[in-house]
Amino acid sequence: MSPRADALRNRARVLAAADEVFVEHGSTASTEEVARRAGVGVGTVFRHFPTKEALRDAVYAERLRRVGEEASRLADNTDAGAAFHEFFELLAGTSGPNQALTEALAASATDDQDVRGSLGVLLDRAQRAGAVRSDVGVDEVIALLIGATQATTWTADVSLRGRTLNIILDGLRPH
Amino acid sequence: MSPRADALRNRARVLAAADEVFVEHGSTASTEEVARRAGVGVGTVFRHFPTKEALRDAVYAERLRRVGEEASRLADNTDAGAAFHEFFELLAGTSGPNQALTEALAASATDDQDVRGSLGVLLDRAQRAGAVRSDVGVDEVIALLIGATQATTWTADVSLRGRTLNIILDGLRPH
Amino acid sequence: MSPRADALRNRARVLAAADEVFVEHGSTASTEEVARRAGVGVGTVFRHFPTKEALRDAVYAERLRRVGEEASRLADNTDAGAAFHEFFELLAGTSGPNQALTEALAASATDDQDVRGSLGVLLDRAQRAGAVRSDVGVDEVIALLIGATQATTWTADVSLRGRTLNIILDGLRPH
Amino acid sequence: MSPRADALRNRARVLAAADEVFVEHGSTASTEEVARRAGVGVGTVFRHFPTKEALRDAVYAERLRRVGEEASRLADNTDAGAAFHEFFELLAGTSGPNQALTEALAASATDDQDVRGSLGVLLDRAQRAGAVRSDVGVDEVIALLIGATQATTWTADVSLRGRTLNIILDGLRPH
DNA sequence: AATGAATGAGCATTCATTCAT
DNA sequence: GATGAATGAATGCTCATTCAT
Repeated sequence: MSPRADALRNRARVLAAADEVFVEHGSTASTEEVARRAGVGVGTVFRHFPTKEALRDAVYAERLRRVGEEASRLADNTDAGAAFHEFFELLAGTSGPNQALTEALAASATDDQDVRGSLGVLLDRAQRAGAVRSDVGVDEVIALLIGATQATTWTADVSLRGRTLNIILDGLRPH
Repeated sequence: MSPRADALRNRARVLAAADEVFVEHGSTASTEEVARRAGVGVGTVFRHFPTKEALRDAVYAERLRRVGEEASRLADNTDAGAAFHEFFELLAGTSGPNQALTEALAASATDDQDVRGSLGVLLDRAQRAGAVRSDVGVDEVIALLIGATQATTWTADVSLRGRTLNIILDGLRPH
Repeated sequence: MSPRADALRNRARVLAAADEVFVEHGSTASTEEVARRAGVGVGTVFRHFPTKEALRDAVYAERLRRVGEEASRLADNTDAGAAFHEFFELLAGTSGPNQALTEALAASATDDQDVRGSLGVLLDRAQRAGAVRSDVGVDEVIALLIGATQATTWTADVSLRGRTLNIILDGLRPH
Repeated sequence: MSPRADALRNRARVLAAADEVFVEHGSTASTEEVARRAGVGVGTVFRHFPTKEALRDAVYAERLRRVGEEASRLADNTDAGAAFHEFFELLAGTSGPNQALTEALAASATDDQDVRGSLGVLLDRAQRAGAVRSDVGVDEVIALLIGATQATTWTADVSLRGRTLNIILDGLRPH
């Protein structure tokens, strides 16, 4: 394995560790903690991400990549409406790690054309299938994903989370 | 002016300054900054609020009080549906300071019976007037207010904010 | 009661409170705490004792006065040797409040002629009675009182305290 | 020099600086002051000793180590009685730095088996040689060392210190 | 490239002291 | 005189960032 490969592997380990740590303690967690989790020294973290902000951005970018991946994966589903709903539930649903994906949307989605593209396809197909009202665009969907995530994060009551999410999904249905 | 009055005035100034500073920099803003904004020494801030957490709680409690006030004020409106919608727009709407009110809901609404009461009245009247579906309770409304606030905070585009909010309100209408 | 009398009463209350608080928490205890215990405002404490140091000094002076009082009281005892030993046990013995008296000796005894006088009488009589070696003076006794107090403060084991004290008293006996 | 060696050297410098500063200003001296004296940043002090208490403990432990060292060194002396007396004079004697050793005894001697061991040997040999009465144990000796140190610390008069110390040593002699 | 020790600005909090009432 | 609110310097501790090895 070339040294370059080692460095890449380290970068990935740091990124993964940061993602975990940020999910658990928020992005105010110390860089030391991230380094410890990654099994590297702080210096290594800073070599790959020269700033705490750069690390945070990279984590968000990676999460965004996964959001796009999920969207693409679901786009193959035959039932376009179900795919759209599943996507919503996946991101805004009950489990912490997935909710973290939405944080990435809030932080930088507007600029990321890949994600906008994947989401656009999912939305477009759902609209053509008559499962989603036709007067909404990708931006509204992103805003609602963010909102739904926060709304469901607020409470520990899982059934309340489900009911809240359904209200938002109802709002997205054609009248 | 008795010392008591002076002290109360100072307490209020600190609280107001903290509210402002927290809106601008989040509640991690330094106590020094709050003191500076209030035009007092740090010691004074700590005399009135012995802990950073106590200050944060007090700011939220005050915001919550204002939320309750708004709800009560709107409860007098003859058009119960309009009152409910106006409340939603007020808290989740476009202006920063009002959005801060929702933060208070997210932080502590569950425990505050006054706010739950005022909100309950507003919701109940809107439901009786047929403006809001009958299968939602105060908790769903709070969750949605939080969600709507975050959804609209995300973007600077005011018209997008309006459209997003309307989708949520549509979800709350009787089918 | 004249205002002067009120002020004197307050001074005494503050002094008593400071003594108690210093015994319990050491003289690093806050002035606020002393004021609270005395049932007065901080301002009153500072009016009577313009400095923390002044308060500490006053507490020590008062303790010294009590040391002198004890010495005088014991000087009446017919058995001069017993009186001397009792004095030693009183100051260096097991109970906290009495040990605090010795702190005052450590802080300022050299200068206080009253205490030196009372102690001198006690010592002199014990020496004449053949209970204490004749080659020691007041200074040695003070130094040993301080030492004995610290030696016995160190341990919680009461019987050990007693044995340690006896060794010192043995050292003071004529050979 | 490996980083490890540098770090160790720094740890030692901090420890030495803390010892000095604590001798001069007591262990309430600020960590800043210790850092300044050591010629390092505060962060470095806290890296090596994560808490003020940890630093104090480390200083005491180091002093205790030196106490044990002295005891061991003196144990080789042929005249066991002289060795014991020399030890007493060393710890409770006239020079400040040595008196600081006793502070360590007061703070933690009970738990440190090494020191108790070395002291025990010294004491035992002195007792077998008939220089120290047989009814005292290590605890009494420690208590008396503490007492003697305080007794001699109290005064600046060196000859008085010597006389006071001798009285205590007389008390330790077989009757 | 990786390491982790060093740095020092920054933060929450305490407390002696002052002063308006 | 008495009160206690206000002040701000000082303290212990954290953490992003740098750099010698």
